Amino acid sequence: MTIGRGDLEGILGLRLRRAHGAVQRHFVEHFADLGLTQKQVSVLWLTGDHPDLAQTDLAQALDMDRATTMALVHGLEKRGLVSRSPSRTDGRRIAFRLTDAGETLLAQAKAAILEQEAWLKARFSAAELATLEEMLARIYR
Amino acid sequence: MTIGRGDLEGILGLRLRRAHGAVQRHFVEHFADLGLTQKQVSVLWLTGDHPDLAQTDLAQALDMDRATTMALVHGLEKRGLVSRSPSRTDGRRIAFRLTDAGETLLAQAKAAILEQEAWLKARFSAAELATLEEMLARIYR
DNA sequence: GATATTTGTAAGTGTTACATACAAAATACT
DNA sequence: AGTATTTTGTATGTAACACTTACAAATATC
Repeated sequence: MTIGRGDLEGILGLRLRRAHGAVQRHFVEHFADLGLTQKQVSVLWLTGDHPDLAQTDLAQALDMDRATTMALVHGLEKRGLVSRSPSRTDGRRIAFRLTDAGETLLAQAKAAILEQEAWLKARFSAAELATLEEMLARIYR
Repeated sequence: MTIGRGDLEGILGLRLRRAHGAVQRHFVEHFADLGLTQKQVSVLWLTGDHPDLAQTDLAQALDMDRATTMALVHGLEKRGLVSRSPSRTDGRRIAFRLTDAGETLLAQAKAAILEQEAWLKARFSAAELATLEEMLARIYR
């Protein structure tokens, strides 16, 4: 039995969720051997670009809760990809840095992300892509 | 410390995830009293539109796993929103229907969804909306 | 009638996400 | 200087969602 989706077709939120799900699924299927999720890659990526980042910075940059952020970072630390050391200027902060292993894995992860981006963006012309990106930003900004 | 997102800005997958997250958050914040998630509403909606739907149909229509689907349906059944009864023509299938309570709640849920859609779509002109919807469909279809 | 497929069930795992409460450090204020 | 507030990190608990795997029952296929 094949069913249509009726009014549900017009629900933009659902389309967004399905598109997001499709991308998520593609990543899991194709890059499982990395042992990283998209979120984890984002954290590594930002940490690599901005050494001495702390909890709150990451949370803000990725639109996440502080608690959620820590769960991610702890996982990465436990795997030896990220190291943490207290800031000298602010005793409350604990700055994150990539370990050598983290750097190495990040390089692979970036390659994986770029591959996925190629897969994803192949559907669109350059002009369409610019439009889409701008429209998506309107939603979360 | 405010940080930029560097190369991460160009990652379409991330934009998609953040847009999805923003919509998700808005729903949770504004319609918590409903006691339903967006996914649950989707299930109710489809069940209302297509009585005698079964597990596999739902899973396919919403791009979900069979197991995931059942977790959702079981939750709704436990709350008395959905009833299930074995199909007469195929002893394996168990068809879903909305209960009266389910119908009532679905009506409210639809209203909530439409409110959210208005909030979401206010960012776009009609032409932009059509473009965006079509582009999103390209991703998951 | 034997075999394969479809459907539903059950149990377990993992990721993401949030709320909440607490302690320590820094900052603001008086 | 001393108190109050804010910021930061930590710990715990809850929840939604998604997947895997294994199993049983009904149906379909040969």
